[in-house]
Amino acid sequence: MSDQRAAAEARGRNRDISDATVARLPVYLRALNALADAGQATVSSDELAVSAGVNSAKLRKDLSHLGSYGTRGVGYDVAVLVESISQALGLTQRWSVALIGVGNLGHALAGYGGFASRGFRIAALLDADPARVGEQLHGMVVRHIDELPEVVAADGVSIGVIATPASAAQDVCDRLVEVGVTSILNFAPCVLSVPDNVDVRKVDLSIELQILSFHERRKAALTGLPARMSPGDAGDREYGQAVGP
Amino acid sequence: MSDQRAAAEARGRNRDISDATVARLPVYLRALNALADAGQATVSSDELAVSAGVNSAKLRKDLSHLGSYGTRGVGYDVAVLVESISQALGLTQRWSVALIGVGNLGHALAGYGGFASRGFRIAALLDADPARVGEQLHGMVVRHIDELPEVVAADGVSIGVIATPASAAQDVCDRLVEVGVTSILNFAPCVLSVPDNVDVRKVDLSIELQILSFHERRKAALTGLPARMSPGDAGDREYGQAVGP
DNA sequence: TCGACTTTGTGCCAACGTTCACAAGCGGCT
DNA sequence: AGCCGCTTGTGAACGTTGGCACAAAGTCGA
Repeated sequence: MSDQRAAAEARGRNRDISDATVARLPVYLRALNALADAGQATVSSDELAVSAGVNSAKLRKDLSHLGSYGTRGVGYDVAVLVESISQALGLTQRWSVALIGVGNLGHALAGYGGFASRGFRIAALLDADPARVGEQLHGMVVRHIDELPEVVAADGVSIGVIATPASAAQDVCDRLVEVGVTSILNFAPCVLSVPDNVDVRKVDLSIELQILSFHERRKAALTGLPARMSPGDAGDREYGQAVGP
Repeated sequence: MSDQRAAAEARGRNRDISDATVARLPVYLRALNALADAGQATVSSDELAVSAGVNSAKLRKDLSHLGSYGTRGVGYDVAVLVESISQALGLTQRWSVALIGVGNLGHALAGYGGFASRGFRIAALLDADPARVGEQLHGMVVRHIDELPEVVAADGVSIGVIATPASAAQDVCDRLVEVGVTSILNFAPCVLSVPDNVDVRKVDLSIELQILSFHERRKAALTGLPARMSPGDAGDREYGQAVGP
């Protein structure tokens, strides 16, 4: 059997892993790496489940989808499991990422160490603002968004990170799709429309806070008197929202 | 009926709104604000659903939980709906937020305009590093984490944002819980353990990329030849992960 | 070798979320 | 006033996810 066939078959197994499971695998992986660093060779589903903050039956079911088997009566081999999850997530190869928008958030993302350590390489920083082009940032030079096709072709970029204002996000997204990028991580507070073959994941800071606000309000209601809310506060402020970050 | 009774009743209605619905309400709200800015007075569930990127039946069911009724044959009044969702999410009051950790990401969050525009006020910036304390940042002075109790008491902080390295996150989290903060937004790549009455939401940038990586890999498998992956790449890199951002 | 103990893998079911499809209700037109 | 077309609100079907509980399968000690 050729390497290529073997690789294709291993990938084929991934097709029946549910989204919910996929979202948890990186959490397991992080916990496993911590265990490996601590020198632990094997781990039970119960122990790992506690580290990852999930139910142990769910954990076992998730892992069973990988085809990576544990040993009954013993548990899972930490190294084998790390390898297995990394394989499933595609972390055994390096991915090149293009980051578009080097404003406030873009700066922070460019310097975020958690990317490189997991096999994601920021191949380019891009921005539409000519004043920003040429700027040096974490050892990289900011290039103009118009150079996107060359950048993507040269570095084999398949993931784009959008950290622009919402007003520019759809245009940037279209350009990314145009040049063949099929995975997009969107930090702009807006809905992106893309073809079916393109995956978009959204990270929206203000939505997270609004969700917390909902629960906070609910808790205040339960304890009787609304905490930290003066009665006149309700209903007398305007609801205007800026469209960009 | 007193104002307080009315408020309590309105809040009481929130208890049977599912998490999935709550997570979508901010998206609807954003779309509605855009419509309001464009001068549109009413909107149909179909139109709003397209703007928000969801199924229209789901949208209607979500809105029905609010008790805010549309008009059959016409649609929803944009202003009424904005008011209704804002009320449900607790956005009619201002929330004070404490941001802990003014590193790379903390800087970006401190300057993020999307918070203030939705009623979230950053009441304080805190850090454990004495070298950072005193630093001026977006018009605020960074204070030491030990001042947390005073800050929370003085400003009525009920939401904490953790933007520290993972190694410090649990300790910071414990301190927040200690002084009565009951909602936490965690950017550190780790699992936090908190009492039942505390809500935690997690934003993990590298997990998002790993999920994209999974799907990217799957797509590459479907198209036959794995794109942008040299055969020798698989399996010959180490899986070490830095624990902090 | 055998039995006791531990832990995995999974069948089953309940809870939850999504989508379809349509009756009920409302405005506008004649 | 009465009819027509449009849109909401929701009952019911469907698919997905989560969790219990237990048989299967392994280790370890005697």
